[in-house]
Amino acid sequence: MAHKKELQGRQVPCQLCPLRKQKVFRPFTSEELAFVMSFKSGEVALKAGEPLFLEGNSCANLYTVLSGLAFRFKLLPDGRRQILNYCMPGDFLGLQGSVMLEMQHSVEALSDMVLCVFQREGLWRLFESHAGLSFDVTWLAARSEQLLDQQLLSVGRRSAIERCAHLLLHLADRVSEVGLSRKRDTIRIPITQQHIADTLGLSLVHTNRTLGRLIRGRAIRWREQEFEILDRDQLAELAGGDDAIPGAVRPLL
Amino acid sequence: MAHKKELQGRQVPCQLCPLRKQKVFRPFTSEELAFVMSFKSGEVALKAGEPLFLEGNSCANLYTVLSGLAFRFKLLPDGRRQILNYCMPGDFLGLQGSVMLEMQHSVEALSDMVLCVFQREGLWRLFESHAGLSFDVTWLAARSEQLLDQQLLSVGRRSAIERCAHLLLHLADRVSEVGLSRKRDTIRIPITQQHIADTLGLSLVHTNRTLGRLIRGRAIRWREQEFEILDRDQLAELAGGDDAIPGAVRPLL
DNA sequence: CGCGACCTTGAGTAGGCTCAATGCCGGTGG
DNA sequence: CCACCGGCATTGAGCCTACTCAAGGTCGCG
Repeated sequence: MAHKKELQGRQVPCQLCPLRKQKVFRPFTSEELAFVMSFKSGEVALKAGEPLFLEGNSCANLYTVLSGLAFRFKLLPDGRRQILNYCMPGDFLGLQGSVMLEMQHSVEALSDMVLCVFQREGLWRLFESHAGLSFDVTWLAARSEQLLDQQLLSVGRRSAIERCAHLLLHLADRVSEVGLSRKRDTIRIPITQQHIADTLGLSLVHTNRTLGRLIRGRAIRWREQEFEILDRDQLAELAGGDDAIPGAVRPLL
Repeated sequence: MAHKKELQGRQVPCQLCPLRKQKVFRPFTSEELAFVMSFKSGEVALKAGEPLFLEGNSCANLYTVLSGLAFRFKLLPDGRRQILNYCMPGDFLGLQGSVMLEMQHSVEALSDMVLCVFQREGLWRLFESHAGLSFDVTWLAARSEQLLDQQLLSVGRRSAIERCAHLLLHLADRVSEVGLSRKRDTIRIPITQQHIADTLGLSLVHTNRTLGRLIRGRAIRWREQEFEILDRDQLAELAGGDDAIPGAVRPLL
């Protein structure tokens, strides 16, 4: 792939992976770490805007996000786009492709990013030899299903302003979970209003006006491609409760 | 639970499970069957309209649908409802509850139904002793994520008539996969227009009018709580292509 | 016979869409 | 150094899809 820069070999030994220091990730035994090491086949670097994989392709790899952001989306034949979710450091990608015949969605980098690469065959070895890690993989799948459930509820049943409030809270929570913002509510992610619109099933113009309402209501601040949450309570009120899932200690492959 | 009728012991030995005869389900080895037998702790019968579990509760059980239909949904505090998906024979339910702290969604029977019950602890035994079955569980989770992706695309980016067309096709395909309809396109499921509306993020009235358009266009027929697909091509055209996922041979726990 | 569940239809409204134009900023090439 | 261009945010105007409120019809059941 011309656009993907393959970095040679293992760059970061898993034991030293900076992500593992974060308290959201459950500690691994050294035996588990050794296996993950052997499972990992290298790293990839991606520039903002580049695709990691595309709908319809088969994808032999699995990935863990080391740094940077991406989003997962689907397109309709005429080009309408629905963003399904955002991928943050620690997220495990490509399970669908390794388990099914072909990818049913695409993933594109939102910022420059680095990912760990695993071979599909390794996944089978993982299941054969490490019950705990297998369980972790399933756990991650179940969790991402929960997030999709929430998103579907939002898009199906919330009004525009409720959707915006809910999404912004959700993003702020996820970002701060993995330590990407020093203050919990100052979010610095390279997201455009078009992304928000495509996430929420709204038009760009209407998204802009709706964010405008939140800005004028002093609930958030928006300055080119990043935002800040000023009034968390107001947003939670609008969103109809804060549905962040607690007990968020999770595995990191 | 007053409303749930617990049937004693194992009613149907897994080897004789009528579902296994269907060609959509991958054949199990007798060793696997024996394990599933030992994993299964009994059956439950549910009457139409009864809940299987509710959001916020913890749920120690896993279920496989033996017969009947159900749907999975979430509610907003003010009562707005979003249906997330439909559960059909062979579907595996409750993974989220077994793997996370508590249920983030509810499930309600659409018709009378019978389900196999498994204990949450058994799942751990399964992962420890049967790599193949563990992989199957993950496979099922990945597949239901794909279905959610499709649904989210629909609700977020399709117009009312496109959503209806897509959903009806999808339901018809799933139902005929598990042999619930003799002709592929005559669907007999006890679904109301309110369910359709809540699945698609539309109001009841608008759903009714939209279905009316499809009926007048001779694409479908609707007679109280069941429907028939008359013109599959027209629906596929409206839906923007048939996105049924091929290679649908799947495991059955 | 009355009631409840579901489907249908009408009328008026509004939330969200499209089209279109403008402003801002950063990068790039002449 | 400046002109131009592309990406993003913003705003106005008009329209239409989908919503709400409301009423009526059918059917099955106690």
